[in-house]
Amino acid sequence: MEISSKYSPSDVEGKWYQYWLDNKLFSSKPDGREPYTVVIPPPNVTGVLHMGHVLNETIQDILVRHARMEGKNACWVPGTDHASIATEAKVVNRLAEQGIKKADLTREEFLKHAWAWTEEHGGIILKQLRKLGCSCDWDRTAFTMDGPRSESVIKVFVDLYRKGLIYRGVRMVNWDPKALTALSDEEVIYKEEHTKLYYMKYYLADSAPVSVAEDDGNVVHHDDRGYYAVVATTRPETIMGDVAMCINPKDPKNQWLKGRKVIVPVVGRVIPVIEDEYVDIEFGTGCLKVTPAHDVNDYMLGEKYNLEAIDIFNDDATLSDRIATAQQKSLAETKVSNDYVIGLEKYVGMERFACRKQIAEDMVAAGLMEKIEDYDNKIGCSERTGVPIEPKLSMQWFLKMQHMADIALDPVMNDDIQFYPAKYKNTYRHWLENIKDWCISRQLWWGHRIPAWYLPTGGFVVAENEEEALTLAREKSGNADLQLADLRQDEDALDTWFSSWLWPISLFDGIRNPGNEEISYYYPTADLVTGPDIIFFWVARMIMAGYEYEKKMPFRHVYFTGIVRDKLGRKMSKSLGNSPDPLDLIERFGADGVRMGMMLSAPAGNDILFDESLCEQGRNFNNKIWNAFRLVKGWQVADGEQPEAAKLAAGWFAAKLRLAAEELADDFSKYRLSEALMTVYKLFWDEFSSWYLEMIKPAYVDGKQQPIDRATYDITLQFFEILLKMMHPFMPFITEELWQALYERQPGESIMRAELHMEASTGYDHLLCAAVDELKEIVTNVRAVRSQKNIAPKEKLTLEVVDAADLRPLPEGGVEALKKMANLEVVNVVSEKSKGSASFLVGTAEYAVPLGNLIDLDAERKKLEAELQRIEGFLVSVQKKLANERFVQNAPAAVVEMERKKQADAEQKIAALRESLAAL
RNA sequence: GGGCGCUUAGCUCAGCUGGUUCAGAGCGUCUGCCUUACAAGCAGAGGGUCAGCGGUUCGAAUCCGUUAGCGCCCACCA
Repeated sequence: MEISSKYSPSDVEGKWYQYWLDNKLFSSKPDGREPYTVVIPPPNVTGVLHMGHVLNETIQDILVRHARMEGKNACWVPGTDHASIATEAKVVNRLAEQGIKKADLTREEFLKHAWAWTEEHGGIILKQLRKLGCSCDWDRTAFTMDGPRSESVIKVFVDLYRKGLIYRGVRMVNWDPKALTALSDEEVIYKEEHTKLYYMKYYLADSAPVSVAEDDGNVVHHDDRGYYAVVATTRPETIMGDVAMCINPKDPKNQWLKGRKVIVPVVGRVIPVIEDEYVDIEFGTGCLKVTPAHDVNDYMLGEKYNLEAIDIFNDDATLSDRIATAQQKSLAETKVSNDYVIGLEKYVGMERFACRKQIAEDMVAAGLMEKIEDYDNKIGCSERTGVPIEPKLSMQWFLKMQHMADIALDPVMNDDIQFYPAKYKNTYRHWLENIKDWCISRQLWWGHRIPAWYLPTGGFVVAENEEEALTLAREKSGNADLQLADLRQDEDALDTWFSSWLWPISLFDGIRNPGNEEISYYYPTADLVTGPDIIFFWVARMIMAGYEYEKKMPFRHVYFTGIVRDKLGRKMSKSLGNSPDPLDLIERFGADGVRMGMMLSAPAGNDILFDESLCEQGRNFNNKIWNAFRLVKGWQVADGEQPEAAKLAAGWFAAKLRLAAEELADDFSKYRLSEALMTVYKLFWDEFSSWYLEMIKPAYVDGKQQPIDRATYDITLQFFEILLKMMHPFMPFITEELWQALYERQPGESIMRAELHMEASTGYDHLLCAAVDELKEIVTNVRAVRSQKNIAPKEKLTLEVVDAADLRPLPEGGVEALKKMANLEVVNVVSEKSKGSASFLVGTAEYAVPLGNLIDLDAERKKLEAELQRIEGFLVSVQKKLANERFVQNAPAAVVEMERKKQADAEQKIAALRESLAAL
């Protein structure tokens, strides 16, 4: 049957994936073998596969398949994340398209929509992972909001609360005015922006004299309305919440303001000037406006000096009507001239940035603005919605982090848990050493609802379920008649990461059933593969939870991948449209080709510049493997003597295989997967296809291909099988396809379960290896002669081996191999090479190809002279080194010996070259 | 503002504990080939002042210092 010369991935990939599923080859159960566990970083349940996933999941699959072939009980657990804020936003958007407002729905109604959406879009990404070839144990598929996981989350919340590690309180938090929820510090990203710095006039509130001596350093501002201080701010709208002005007591510029009162412009509120060394004397004018409700530092000052906090915003960051009320109240208390005041009613309901613009204009018009400058500022924005966050005082739940940091730092620093690359240890340590409490409550519905119930009489109880809550509430209130209906459960949900941090434990039910068989067997997991962008969100917190609940690390190694960028170095993103669709790539290049393309340039921790041409290279490699297989399986086999050349080739390739296997093991142990792939790539393409197969390939006689001898055929199939096994983790589909076709296989057998131990029979012979490498070099030289002289490959040549005293005889079969590979008529050993031949050196031995009248004497001479000059130069440098007494004395004996050998070799080569030149 | 990392061929990167002809690999480029496994291929070739400067050393791509450029992380200068 004719087999196509082109490999067609789409014909085989689906077939083998189904075969693997049908035969339960991905599934794992605890047994006596060493476990190898990987938990997938759960993608968003409603997400779709992008290039970042392709990178990440390919790496995991390579590691898992490799471990499985090492005979370990490999278990890769898949699952998805409910992605609280992201999913809720998507559902809200979809409802909006249908004209439904979230505010008009009850919690239950909304959740019904959210679950519908989850069922509709959920799991798509898991289906896509199958196309990639991922060998996950699908029976274990989990979801962060499924039953067991949810129960685990609640259990942990209650436990931590009872340990006193979770508390509830009013704090300044990061408020996302678009998502209408609090965020953790980690969810705030800072963006550089060009903004303005506004210098505003705060007039003295009284007419008491300002006494300032000349040259005492005071900087006093004065105009026809009176004396004033200047305050610089990037957020003029927040003056509506000003309750004090603060100066540094050591600031010579502002001594005159001590103990005075000033008028907040526009607002008309009279506020005190307080003193605190927090204020930077160098910044702006050294006068700081204090707005405790809208700035973290001002909040701290407010607490310290017992200042009122006036919240000027609604939750969506429009201006609240409180600003007007506060203004009326303060104006009633203190009579302030209308010169300084504008009614704040006009700003009520305005969006914050519109208000900023408006109020700045109004101040300029009213002469209350000293000046406006351009200013570059960093603005904290919501990681999810992108809008600038608003520091906001609110009641939230927090997890105390100091204890968590204490248990999580050492294991990483002393390498119980190893990071690849190790540089992230620093990042990790820095974060833990400066850790702050984790705000875990979100004003969202999609997520795990906080298990706290409020009593009608005030106070609350924390419980695993309603029954327990009721019991506790009755105890707490002393009211035995209390009913569930009297209790009100907290409306908030938990941060998504509060469930993901349990992932390696909750997947094996270690929270609900501590010490069960699964958790005891599979935990700690082996490797975690993830991006460095979630080192704090997820990696660090899993380590905390791991030590808190299992007293052990959750994983032994963390492999941090880079970011996938396009070839111009831009991050792949939807908005740029520079991200290819992985499924489309798989369609065009095959999953194996895409996996390989991804891995070809993916060193751990470095960003990878992805280019489709890499997938093309992967596809081409698949095709190469395919064709090598076609060649080998196309041979007729006959009993007969094994040619010496084939015997030589087999001995040599066995040695190469052994070397490559060692290299591969080393690469894997260091997580250098790109290097490992390159190792097998070169092994298969260069050594096996270009050299080994060419050396053993039976010749054509009279247009008829000769059969191959049994011994060579058998060993070649063995080599092929080992090669397939080495390549399988990277390219699972084609290797399975060919492995199945290589020999008769039993139903249910798979390369997946074939162990990658090097057969004991493959010997390892250094001398043989070196001898063949030398043969290869001779062949290359002859081919170069051909190429330079434009001699057709079909034309047979003669090779002369110029006899020399130390010339080592060619190995058994060497001559035969040379003749075949270089297409030689004959190999002669001569004492002097023929006139008119092209010569070259391999090692210190000289070879010549007689060319008759084809030889270009001038060119030949030039070539030899150039070579001679190079070696002479080299000799000089070696001699210089050896003449240096300090070198000979200080360098290790072996190094000196090496130099002596170099010298001797060079001298010998020079002699040979001189002879050749003379002969011309 | 603090910390970390990077700079090696046209591109993407290896190069470990300083020492082998150590200056490498893959891709791309150039030249010649449809040679009965493969043109998604075969054979051959060219290509680098290891970012600059200084130091340590018998010896530096490798260690130290410094300058420049780039990148990342952290931070409450309004």
